[in-house]
Amino acid sequence: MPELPEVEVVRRGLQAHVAGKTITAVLVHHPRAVRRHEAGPADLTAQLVGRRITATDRRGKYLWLNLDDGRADEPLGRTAADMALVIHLGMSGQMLLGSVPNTDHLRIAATLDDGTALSFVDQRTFGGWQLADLVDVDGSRVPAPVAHIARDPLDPLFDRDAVVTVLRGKHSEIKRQLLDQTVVSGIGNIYADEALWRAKVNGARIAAKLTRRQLGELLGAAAEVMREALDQGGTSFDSLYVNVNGQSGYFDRSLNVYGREDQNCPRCGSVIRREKFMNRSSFYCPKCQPRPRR
DNA sequence: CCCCTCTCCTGATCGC
DNA sequence: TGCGATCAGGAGAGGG
Repeated sequence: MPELPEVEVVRRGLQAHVAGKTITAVLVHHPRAVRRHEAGPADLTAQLVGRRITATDRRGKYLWLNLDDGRADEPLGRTAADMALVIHLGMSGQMLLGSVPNTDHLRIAATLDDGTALSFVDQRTFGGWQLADLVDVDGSRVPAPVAHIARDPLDPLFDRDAVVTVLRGKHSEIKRQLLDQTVVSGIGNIYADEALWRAKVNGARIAAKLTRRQLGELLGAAAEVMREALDQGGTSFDSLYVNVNGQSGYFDRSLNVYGREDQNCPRCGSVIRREKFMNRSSFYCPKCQPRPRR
């Protein structure tokens, strides 16, 4: 379940191993993995081959590789990176370096000019690659498909007070808003529950009915839990989420409520509950995070 | 515009 | 042993 910390771990791995290299071959094994590239698999392949990866970037759960035209006589980074390969991992996507032993879920295979193999593996095929133009949005250059995605809490330009103001106007449950990537990005079901627990807020409460202070603390908790997860290499419950070398993170050992139904709250000892919410599970402490009156 | 529900997908697991 | 139901959930389409 890659959320911001897991995607950032992957981005760092790609930055270290593929930046500066040129794409020499791309093979699309499953068309669904490139369905968001409207011009189709052949166009994606034709446009990628020969391009050089100048840098890696990320916003929320979106990851992208900036590309130039691959002209070797121009210094890296000097040519305008006018296009980007946008990568979304969806539920189960993996960006792996090297050959892939089990090819069952290999969706896209790329080769770089130093012989490095770059594989996109995705069991549930919610993720995918697409090539896009870069656009200027609010002082940052992002791929067009990412233009509507809000800044994430680890973005140096993240404006917590501005997001609090947005949330104060939302007559909707706060957890729903934490998961809305156009309000604040990078937060998925796991970190939403963890942030709500840290801030002692029940996810069913109406966002507009929380105080500015509560909302500010909640966003602070989200940033804190994701930064801690990043420091531990991300969260993983199974082998689906891995870094570019196929290894899992350790943050699942540090989760306080997510997945801990019927266990004790680490803070007050109450029994953690699980409820259906938005066709998903929500975990919370009934004492630390009392439900709102209906 | 705002808010919310549904849908896409595959593999693990459970009950019968 | 098999088989259908359920669960996991990011994000966008579409409905009210």
